[in-house]
Amino acid sequence: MADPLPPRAQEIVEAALGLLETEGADALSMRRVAERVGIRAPSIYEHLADKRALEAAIISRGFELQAAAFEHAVRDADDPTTALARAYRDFAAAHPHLYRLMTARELDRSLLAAGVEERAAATVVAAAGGDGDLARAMWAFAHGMTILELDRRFPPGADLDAAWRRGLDAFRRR
Amino acid sequence: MADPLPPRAQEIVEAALGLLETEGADALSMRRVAERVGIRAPSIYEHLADKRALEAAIISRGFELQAAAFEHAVRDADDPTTALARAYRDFAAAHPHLYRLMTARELDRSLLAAGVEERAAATVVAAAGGDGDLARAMWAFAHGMTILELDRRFPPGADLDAAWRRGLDAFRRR
DNA sequence: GTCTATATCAAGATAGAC
DNA sequence: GTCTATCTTGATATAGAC
Repeated sequence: MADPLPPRAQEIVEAALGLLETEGADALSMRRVAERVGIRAPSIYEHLADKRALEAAIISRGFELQAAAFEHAVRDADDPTTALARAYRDFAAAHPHLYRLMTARELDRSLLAAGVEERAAATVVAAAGGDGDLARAMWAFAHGMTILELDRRFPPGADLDAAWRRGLDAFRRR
Repeated sequence: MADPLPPRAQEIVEAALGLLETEGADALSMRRVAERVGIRAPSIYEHLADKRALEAAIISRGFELQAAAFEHAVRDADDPTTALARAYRDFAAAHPHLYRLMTARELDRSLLAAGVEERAAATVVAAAGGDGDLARAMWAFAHGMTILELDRRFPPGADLDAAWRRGLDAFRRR
């Protein structure tokens, strides 16, 4: 796991996250990130090893944001599964480019900040009653719905609220 | 929808598919494809408009292969849902790079060969008893399990057979 | 900590000859 | 139908000065 970042590196990561969220992953070049910070691209390498380290830092920040959203959603919820599914969908809708960066590729966990992925996953496992197999099945359903919607893979007229309900009903009724 | 391709264009697409399957999407450059065909990169443009057209032709071919696998799987199956899930998983395991190219990005359907996507989808809808909402929920689950496994996003020790069973049980028991 | 200058590389695509 | 030659672009990353 990567160590916590010094303040200046954090500033760069925040700028990169802002750029990602507004313009998408294609815009996430070292030049564009530097431009946002107000420095030149080579200066970034004084604070972060390379682009993979920068991306990993953004992803780590994403897991923190996601974990906070999940934890807030299940707090005082009558039905944790429904609340969590709503929070999952809302997070992806609010941060589509970040969600894609976090999930739609292989992940080198050794570059992530310690514990961030586990913290986000813990809420899902808890909602599944501690059953890891069920938690992974539910995650797969939620991720599938989410990423297929983001990529506009469903037919134009499809009722995605209905599809979400169908899936959640199925998982609840076991 | 794109028209059917002339024979020479088909040869190029086959070569590109072979390259994709053996070396992955990063290797899929116009130069490398041309090398496989035994020509130079600029000559490809005599047969295919640009790289997007080439990729769309590969994806169209992928849908044909997938549809054939799905149709074969449900033929004479006692339980179409289980048979289809098995075929879905097997197709992705046998063609991981192709599966990723087909599913893990936005898709410009106007570049696809006519009807190929619909044909692959039809088997899934049939297995869901004609219920489109249910079919999309099941597809999302299957895609989520598949792409998360391909991207090695599940924890190392996770029992993915068990997770698949959990999800399929949930969808059957409605 | 930041700069300029540059190395290195590889990609998609076009012009024009044969 | 294919070729050579080239354009254009943009990326990550390093060297060395200030």
